[in-house]
Amino acid sequence: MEKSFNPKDFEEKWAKFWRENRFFEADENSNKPKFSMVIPPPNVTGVLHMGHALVFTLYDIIARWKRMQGYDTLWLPGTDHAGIATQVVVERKLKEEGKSKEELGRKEFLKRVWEWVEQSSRTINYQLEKLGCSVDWSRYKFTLSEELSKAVRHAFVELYREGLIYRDYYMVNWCPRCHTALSDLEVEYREEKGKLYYIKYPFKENPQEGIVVATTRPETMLGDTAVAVHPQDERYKEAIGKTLVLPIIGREIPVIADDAVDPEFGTGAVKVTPAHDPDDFEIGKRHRLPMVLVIDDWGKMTPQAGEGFAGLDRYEAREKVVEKLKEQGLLVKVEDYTHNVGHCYRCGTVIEPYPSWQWFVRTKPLASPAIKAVEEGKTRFVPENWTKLYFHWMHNIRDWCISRQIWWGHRIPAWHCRDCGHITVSEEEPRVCEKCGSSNIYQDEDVLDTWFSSALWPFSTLGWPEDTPDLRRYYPTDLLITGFDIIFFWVARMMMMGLHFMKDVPFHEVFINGLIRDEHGKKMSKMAGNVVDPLEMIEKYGADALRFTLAVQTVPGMDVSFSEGRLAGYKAFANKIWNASRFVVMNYQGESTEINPARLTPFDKWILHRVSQVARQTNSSLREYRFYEAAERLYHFIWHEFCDWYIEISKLQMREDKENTMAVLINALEAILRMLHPFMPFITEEIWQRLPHQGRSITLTPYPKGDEWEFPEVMEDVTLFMEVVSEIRKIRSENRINPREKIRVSVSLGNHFLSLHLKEISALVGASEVLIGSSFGKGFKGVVKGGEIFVLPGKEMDLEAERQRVEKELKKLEREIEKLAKRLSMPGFREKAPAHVVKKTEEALKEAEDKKQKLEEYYRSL
RNA sequence: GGGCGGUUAGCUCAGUGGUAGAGCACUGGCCUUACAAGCCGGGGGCCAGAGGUUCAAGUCCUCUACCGCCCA
Repeated sequence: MEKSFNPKDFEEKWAKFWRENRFFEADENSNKPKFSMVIPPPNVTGVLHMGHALVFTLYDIIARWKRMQGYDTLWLPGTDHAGIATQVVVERKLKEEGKSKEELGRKEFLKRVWEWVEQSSRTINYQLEKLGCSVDWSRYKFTLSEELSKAVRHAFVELYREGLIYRDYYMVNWCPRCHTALSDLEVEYREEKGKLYYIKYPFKENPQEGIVVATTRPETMLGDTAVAVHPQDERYKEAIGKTLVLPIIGREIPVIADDAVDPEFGTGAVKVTPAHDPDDFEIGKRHRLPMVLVIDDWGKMTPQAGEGFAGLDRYEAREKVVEKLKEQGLLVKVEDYTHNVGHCYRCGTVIEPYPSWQWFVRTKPLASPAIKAVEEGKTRFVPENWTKLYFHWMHNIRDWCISRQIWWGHRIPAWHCRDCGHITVSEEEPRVCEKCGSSNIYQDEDVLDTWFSSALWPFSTLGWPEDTPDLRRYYPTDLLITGFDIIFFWVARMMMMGLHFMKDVPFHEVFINGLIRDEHGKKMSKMAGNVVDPLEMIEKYGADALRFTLAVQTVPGMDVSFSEGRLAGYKAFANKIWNASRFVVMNYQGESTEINPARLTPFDKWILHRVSQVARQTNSSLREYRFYEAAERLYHFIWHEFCDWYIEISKLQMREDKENTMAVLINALEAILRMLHPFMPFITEEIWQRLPHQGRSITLTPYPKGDEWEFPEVMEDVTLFMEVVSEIRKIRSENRINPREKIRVSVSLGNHFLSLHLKEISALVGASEVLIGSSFGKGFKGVVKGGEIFVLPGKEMDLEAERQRVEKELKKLEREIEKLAKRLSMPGFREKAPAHVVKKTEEALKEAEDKKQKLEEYYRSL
C-alpha cells in the first residue's frame, strides 16, 4: 500500500465500479424485505450546495446500512423541474445575452430551458456520484418527464372531478417581476421600515370636515371605493353611511361599518381598496363594493389611476400621490412605521396582492386524513417536536393556489371554449368543448405550481397511475429525510396526495435535518459570502471525510455548523484508517484468516469483544437516527482503541503467534471497515479489496450485528492493564524521562493477569524490567486502584519535578475526596439513594483516600 | 403577538438524574520500522442567571436575560 493516503486515487474508480455493477439497483422480484426511500429531488437550477450534501449523506448512510442489513433497498434518484426557480435562472442567462423570453416566444424559450435542464441535471448527478450516493440510477426520474407529466395530469383531472380543484377569481400573491401568482408559502415576509401616511378624506356635504385614514400604501388610494370603520367605534358612529370624496380622483365613496376593521390601528378608519388588498377584497365582497384596478400585473399604474398616474411604476406613483395630497393640504401627518412586507421567494420583488382567475386545491378535505395519519402514528417525525408544527399548519391550512403564469412547468390540462365559456378538463387533449361541441377551444395558458408534481413524487416515480410492480412493492416508502423548511411545501402535501390517491401514507418516518451553517453558526448565503462548495471540499479532503464530518455533526433537531477545521480532522481520521490498514496488509503473508479460539490472548478477546459491542451500539444509534453518536463512537473506537492499543499490542504478539494475531487483526479490521462503510464508502471499499476477502464488494457484505464475539471476562483485566500502563507513562512524562531511556518498574499488585503480560507492559512503557506483586520501595511513585507503582529511571531522579507532580496529584485527590465525602454525608443519601450508587461512592472515596495516603507518605519522603 | 430551539473548555459541539466529555486550538516531550495528517503526556469548566423538586440537577419544573428560527 502507498504510504500516503490520497482519496483521489480511488474515489472515482469505486463510484464507477458500483455503478457499472449495478449494486444499488433494487430488485422488485427479490425475496428480501424491502426498504425504500425517494430522494428529495434537487432543483435543476444549478449545483448542489452543502445542504444537499448533508441530506444526501444521511440518506446514503441509511441506504448502505439497510442494504448491508439484507434489505432489498431502493433509493430512487431524480430531479425537480422547479418551475419559477428554473425559469428565473434561464431568464437571467438570457438577459446576459441581451435577450428576453418574450422575444424568443414560449416555444423557443422552453427549448432553452430544456437545454439548461440537460446540463444542470448532468452536473447534479455527477455531484451525487462524487459524494458516493448509492442511488438506483435505473429508476432515475424527472418531474417534467413524459411519464411523470402523465401522473400530474391524471391527478389534476381526478381532483377536479372530485371537486377538489376549482377555478376562481380571487386575490392572490402576485410577483410583478415573475409575472405570476404565488402560493401563500412562496411569499417571504421581511420586516421593513416604511411610513404610515395619514390622509384626510373630506365629506361630500361638508368638505371642511373629513375622516382621516392611515395607510402604508398611499398609491392604492386611487383605487379606493369606501372607507370602513368598526361598527362599535363611537368616534365614527355618526359618519357611517355618509359620503366622502376621494382626494385627487374625486370619486364619491361611502363610509361603511365592518367587523374586520381594527379600531386600534391608525385612526380606526381604514381606506378600502378591494382590488389591491386581501382584507379589503373580502370587505368589498361583503359590501358589494366596486373594484377599481389601479395597478396592473407588471406593477404599473393603470389608466383607471387617472391622468398623470397611468403608466407610472407603483413606487413612483406613491411619491406623486403623497406630493399631490400635500399640495391639497390633505396629508395630515407621516409616521415612521415598521411592518412586514411580502417578497417573492425566488426573485425578491415586493409582492402585489392582485385579483385574478386562478386554480386552487381545496385543502381541508385532504388535510384531515393527513392529520389523522400522523395522530395514529402511521407517519412519525424525528425528532418528534416537528409533529406540532405539522399539526399547526395542517389545522390552519388555506386553499392552495396551484396555477402559475409562467411557461416552464406542467401545462394545466384545461381547455376553454370560446363559444360557450365552458372549461373542459381532460388528461388527453380534447378536440371539442365537452359541453357545446365547439371546436373553438384553447388550452389554459397557465402551468402548475412546481410543488404540485412534487406532492406526487413518492408514487408518481414508482409508475403511478399504472399499477406497477414497483408501486406495489416500494410504496409506502420507509423514510424521508428533509429540512424543516419544506415541511409545508413538500412533506405535508405529499401526505395529502399520498393518502388521497394511494390510500396510504407516503412514508413511515420523516427525519428532519438541521440547517447548514458556517463555522460561526451563521446561515450560509451568497450575500454573506460564507458559502462552502461541497465539491471543493471533496476535492481538498475527499468525499469520505466530508461525509463523516456531516454525519458526526448531525444531532437530531440541531443545526449543523460546518467547519473546515473539523473536516481536516476527519481527513486525518481517514488517513489513520489507511495507515492502520497498511500495517495489517504489510504484515500479512497469506496466513489463514480463520481465528483459532484456543489461541486467543486476552487482548485479542478484548478487541473482538469491543468490536461486537461497538457494532451493537452503532446499529442502535442508526436505528434512532443518531448519526453523530454512531460516527463519534466509531471514530473513538477505531483510533483510540483499535489503533492506539490493539495494534501496538499486536506488534508484540506477532512475535509469539503471528498467525492467530494476523487472523484477529484481519477479522477485527474487516468488521470495522464494514461498520464504517455507510459513513466512508470509498476508503472502506479500497482497503477491503486489498484485504483477503470474499465477494465482489464490501457494499454487498452483511453489516456487523455484534453477535459474533463475546468475551466479557477479559474486560476488567485489560482495563486494569491499561490503567497501569497509563500511570507509568504519566510518571515518565511528567518527570521528563527521555522516551529512549529505559526505566525499571515495580507494581505492588499481586495480579495474575499483569504478571502474565510483563512483556507487553515493558514494551508499552519502555521498561527494561517490570516487577509485579513486589515493590522496589523507591523511585517515582504512582498509585492505581489497590496498588503502588514505582518507576526507577536509568539516570538520577529529578526530585523537584517529582515533588511538583505529586503535589498536583494530591490536590486532585483532595478535591475528589471532598466531593465524595460531602455526598456521603448528605442527609438522606444513604437511606434513599439506590444501594449500588452508595456502594460505588463509598468505594470511590475509599480508593481516593487510600491513594492519597500512599502519596502523602511518599511526598514526605522526597 | 403566538410557537420552537439554543446558552456546557478559546472555537464548534455531545451529554440518557448518580465523579463534566469529544474534535480542533493551546502546551511539554518524542522522527518508537502503519501513520509527524503521527505517538506519549498535560493544562483548561460557578454547565447564562435566579428560584424550586430531589438523598442527588448540566440533566426535571418555574421565572429572567440574551441569541437564533418559524408563523401571524
